[in-house]
Amino acid sequence: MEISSHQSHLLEQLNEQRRQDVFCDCSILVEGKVFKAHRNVLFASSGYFKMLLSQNSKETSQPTTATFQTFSPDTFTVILDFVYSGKLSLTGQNVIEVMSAASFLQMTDVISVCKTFIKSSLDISEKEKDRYFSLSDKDTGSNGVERPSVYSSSWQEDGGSPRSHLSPDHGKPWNKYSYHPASQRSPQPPLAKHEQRKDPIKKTKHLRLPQPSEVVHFKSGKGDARTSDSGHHVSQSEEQVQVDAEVDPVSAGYPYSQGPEVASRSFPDNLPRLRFKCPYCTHVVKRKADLKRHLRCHTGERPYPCQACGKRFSRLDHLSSHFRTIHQACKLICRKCKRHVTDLTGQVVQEGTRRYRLCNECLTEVGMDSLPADLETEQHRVSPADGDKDCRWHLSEEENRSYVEIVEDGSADLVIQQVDDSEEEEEKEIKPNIR
DNA sequence: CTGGGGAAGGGGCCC
DNA sequence: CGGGCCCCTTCCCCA
Repeated sequence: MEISSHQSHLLEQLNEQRRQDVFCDCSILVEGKVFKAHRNVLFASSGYFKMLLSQNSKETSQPTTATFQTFSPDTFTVILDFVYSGKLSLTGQNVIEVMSAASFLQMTDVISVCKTFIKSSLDISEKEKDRYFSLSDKDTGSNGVERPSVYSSSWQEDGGSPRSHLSPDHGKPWNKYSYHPASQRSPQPPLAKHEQRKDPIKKTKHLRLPQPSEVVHFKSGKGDARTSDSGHHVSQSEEQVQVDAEVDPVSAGYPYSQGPEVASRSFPDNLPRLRFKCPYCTHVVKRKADLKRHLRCHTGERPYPCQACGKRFSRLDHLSSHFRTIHQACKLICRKCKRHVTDLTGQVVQEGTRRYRLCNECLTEVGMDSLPADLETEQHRVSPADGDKDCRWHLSEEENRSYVEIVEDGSADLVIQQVDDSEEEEEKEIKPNIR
């Protein structure tokens, strides 16, 4: 006969003991903050602690101290709360770092939940895509506050991986930018670079992580022993195994994968600087911001639209570079003969939304011996530096048209498109560039 | 078919 | 932490 409440009751008791510092025989120091815990609980929950405490098991009479500088105290609080309650409080803000910490601590269940969380977010963004296009700007940005999503998830009986069911607020957009008519979106986060390049707009996916207010509690099933022994899953799906392998510190070449050093009865505190690991690949970066930037290559998020041609970029510096190269003709090189040109020896030519320079000789060859002098001044006036985030620097429709008309008058060989495709694209796609 | 050039895009890192 | 620069690789277009 089995009493179903026993395991949860036991866990609650352990958690209570932890809170009251009763029988705690392990101190974990995370960036100066001390967490008390029980060795046996940590041993059962984390492959990292299991390995560490195994090597340290001979001296059980002394309290163990662990020191971490690879994640924040808040992150470890989430981890530890999960260990003692089975509930994982994930938000869009912390999911990456929690996943990174779980990877470090070799807690595959937490990794799985984080992965599901991210994937669910991706699914939500897919479903919200069409709805988003029907929303007015007033609807999308009126209050800026999104109601929390209600997630509930339970472990699959046969798989051990969490399955989330969500009932998000369908009346709200998941994001205010970067939605594309991407009917070909793939459910798999990592995008092949080749695919992105072929048709960036169509291939782009969007990962929308819930906002901080959307605290999501993933709760493992009561009585599920897998939670406490995450390293022995045998029925994970193929995909799950792959993801776990990717984030497994050992198999993925994680910088801390050399195994914990247990000298002086202490956890390693001389950890390398590389702290943030991509949940989708083996890439590790030093800075959170770099990880955030890197993640865009997986999510396909392109928050920076070129206001001149509508092309979208994942990075502002790429947008700036694109704008300078394509629309500002900043390169002082004649496009035809490749010679260096200056304002005296050449002119800026506009072709559609593109601009480039031609030397005077080449200008004569193509029949453009005179060009409007105000092109240069306009070029300097319209600059990303004027406020690219707000997209104030973009060429307005009137400006574009005037340039086109002027250039058309001066050239017979250069076919200048009267209307560039950015007009349609801007209407359909370009949303306020909110970050 | 192939090689070169241009543009895009990713990573490292400085400010 | 964002912005921006530099360097490098990859991809695409075109001769």
